Amino acid sequence: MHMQNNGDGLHTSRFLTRPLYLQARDAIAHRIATGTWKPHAAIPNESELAREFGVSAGTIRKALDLAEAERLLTRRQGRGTFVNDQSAAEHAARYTNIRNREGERLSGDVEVLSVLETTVSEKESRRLRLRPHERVHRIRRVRITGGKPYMLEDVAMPTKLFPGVASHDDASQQLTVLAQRFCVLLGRGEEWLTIGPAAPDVAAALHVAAEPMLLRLDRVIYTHDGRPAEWRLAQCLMEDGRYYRANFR
Amino acid sequence: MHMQNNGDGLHTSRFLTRPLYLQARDAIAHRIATGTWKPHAAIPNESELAREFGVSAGTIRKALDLAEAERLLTRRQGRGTFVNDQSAAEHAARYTNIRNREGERLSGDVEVLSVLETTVSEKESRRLRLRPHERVHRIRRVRITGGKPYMLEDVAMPTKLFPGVASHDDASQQLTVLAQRFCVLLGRGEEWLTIGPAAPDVAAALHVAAEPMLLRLDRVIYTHDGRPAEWRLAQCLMEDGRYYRANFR
DNA sequence: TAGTGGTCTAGACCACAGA
DNA sequence: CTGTGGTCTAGACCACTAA
Repeated sequence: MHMQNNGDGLHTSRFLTRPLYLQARDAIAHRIATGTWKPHAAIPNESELAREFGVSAGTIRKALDLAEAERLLTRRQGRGTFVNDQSAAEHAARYTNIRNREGERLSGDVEVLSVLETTVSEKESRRLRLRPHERVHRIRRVRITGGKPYMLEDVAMPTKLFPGVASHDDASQQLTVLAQRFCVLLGRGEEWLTIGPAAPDVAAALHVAAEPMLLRLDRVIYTHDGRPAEWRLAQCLMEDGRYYRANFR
Repeated sequence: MHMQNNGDGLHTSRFLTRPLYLQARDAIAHRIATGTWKPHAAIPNESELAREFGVSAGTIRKALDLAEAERLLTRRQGRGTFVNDQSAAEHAARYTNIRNREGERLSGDVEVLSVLETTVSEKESRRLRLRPHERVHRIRRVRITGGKPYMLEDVAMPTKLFPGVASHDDASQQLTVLAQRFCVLLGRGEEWLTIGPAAPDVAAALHVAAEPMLLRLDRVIYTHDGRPAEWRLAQCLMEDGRYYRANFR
């Protein structure tokens, strides 16, 4: 069985192949991203997938375990394997680290101040690894809790990945929601935190008279396959027992 | 082959057992913690371990992969499996998230201001899940970089886990170094960040005249098996392009 | 060339969920 | 009861490392 390429694109040969379980994981990710398998749906069981992909059940299992670790799937013994809904609260909140004293994420509204589709700034091109002529959606919005603004967000997303985030309604959405709509699977993120005084326009947007110290959050979220999907510079009032919570292992 | 208990403590039976690969991982972790297998040493190969534990090579592989993910081991194809040295820079720095503009961790010295072995305060007992009468080592120290203090740390560690962290020399050590010495394997950590003004004694310890805004880092590190091992309240000057870096997936 | 971990297979039985 | 994922086995061959 040297060199064959079955109907599902898994490349089997003795030499120079990416491991089959990685190829299977990629195929699974592709079906989820493109909506072949929809959120909440049960996917075929292990032996069916093994037969379809022409590999053993053990190999499919390794691919499924990996996909579960990457938050694409949820497996439940005795029930089946299900596609995660990235717009569901538990997954949508995965990049949100501001919490109250009790450890709960803040609930509230979003007010969109401006939406723009334009060529990248110098900083956007560095953070999003884009060429100078490439384009982004640039959004400014305020997050509000308990009737009071607490965080100003300046967001940039490559137009290439999200063609047509035109409306204010889109601009207020969580990234995970847009990503699911535009067939983008999200992966890891990275955030740089520091503190600094609010610039006058920031203080105004947050409805505070003085120019208080803010927590500044500079964050990039990457796609499942490692391309930058969003850069966000957030400036956050930290009064009222608010915390940024980080976990590590 | 119902109910047997081989010489290495792995409990094999048809009913009610923890999975063998978890039992094997625990046995491996125990040997590393207690120094049966020393840092940098190569451990026996898969088939030897499989024979010794009386399980298949696949089961041992799963245990080893898990232990590697938990940073206990490093596996290298063609060479072998090696015990991680938790006092080596790469592992010792894993809980250190303050960086400079270039993303490098800050290098510098530590000055120990006080060391005390005493009964827990109310806050210590909450964070470290200790009873009111239990005891801790309480350390205050300052971190210095480029000749200037930048972070004040108030550390508490259960005496139970670290019996005899007496000297100032011990008190200046990284937690990972002490943990290795006291046969404690470390696991996940959790940190709560906020901002606040420096109290007078804090400003004094950091050698600043005014009372600047600081980043406050409230961190608990747990052992590999989930017991709190250290509570640290740090207060950090964030000037000179310093950042707290968080990663998430 | 010998020995290691990495991938893959084909099969068994178990634990769990739901009809 | 049936079907699912979870665990475990015994074996094969591959890729890499070092002597």
